[in-house]
Amino acid sequence: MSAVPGSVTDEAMLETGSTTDIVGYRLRRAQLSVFQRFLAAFEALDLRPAEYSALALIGDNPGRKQTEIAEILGIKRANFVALINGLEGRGLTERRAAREDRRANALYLTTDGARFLEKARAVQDDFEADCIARLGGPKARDTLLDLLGRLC
Amino acid sequence: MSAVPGSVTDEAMLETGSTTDIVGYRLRRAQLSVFQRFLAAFEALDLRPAEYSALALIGDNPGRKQTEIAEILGIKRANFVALINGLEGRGLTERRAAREDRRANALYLTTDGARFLEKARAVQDDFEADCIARLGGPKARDTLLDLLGRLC
DNA sequence: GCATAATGTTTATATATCATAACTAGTTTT
DNA sequence: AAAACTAGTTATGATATATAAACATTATGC
Repeated sequence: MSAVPGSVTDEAMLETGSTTDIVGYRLRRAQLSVFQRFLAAFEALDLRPAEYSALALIGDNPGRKQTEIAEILGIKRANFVALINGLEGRGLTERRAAREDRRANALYLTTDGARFLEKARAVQDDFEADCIARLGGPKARDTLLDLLGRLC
Repeated sequence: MSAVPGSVTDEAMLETGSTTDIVGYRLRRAQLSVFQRFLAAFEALDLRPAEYSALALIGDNPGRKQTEIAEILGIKRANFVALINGLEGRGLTERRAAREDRRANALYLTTDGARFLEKARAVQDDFEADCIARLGGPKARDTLLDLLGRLC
């Protein structure tokens, strides 16, 4: 496993184990790698990860307040404004005044937004299938989700 | 598992599964959570994750070129300059002209840097132990590292 | 040997992400 | 009704990441 001192290939290999075999480092590298592939997969739809998750969450929970959606996604409500402005500007979501609280915006998908989300979900399903294949099967994926959940 | 339609608690719970039970999302949340705890653990040492990994890698591989260290860490050379400037400014690392290539900077820890790295490694060991405890044991940690490695 | 290409480092710049504070408007508490 | 609180917004700063161009040095093709 370890490099033989003075071996011919010494020059080429670095001792990386103690630096890279730790949870934080590997988590960061894996997340960057997966997000990069996500971006590529969603390039045609021009959708970022956070935008996809916002759309999907609104689709499953129409009429929820901005702050509720933002909080679930771990996005500060201040930063969520620009995200929703973007989706609304593309005609995918709309803000309606909440009946019970005139300060609040209830979020809904537009008809276009619902259609768009269907396409996005199809892309995401393909993407997830690719992740599962890399991991070695659906069971490995479940294990990963479980372990990741414990870290939060 | 699923919310009972019309149940009294409906108002409080959102349908999140299809959005959050996917690899990319959980990976992002876990990474943010772990990095936040890392930052807290290293606050006393005033060290960021990327700085720690750079220090540790230089410690294990003294004399390597900037570009080599940066590439292993997945940091663009251009962005690595400021990081090393910071460490050098604190007297932890130094650039020496590489013998075989006068363009290159060979990176070394200073005496202070080596001492500092020892302290940082101790903090990191504690931090990793905390991660392992959250995950449920060393075996779970190994599984996680393996699965994360497959995603890159 | 010399022109050209490639490499190592640096600077400058643009964009995305994330956090905080302060403001407006509406709601709740007392 | 005054005070405290909440939902959304705006503004702003810090950090991260990517790219392009500049400069010095080294390697390569002829």
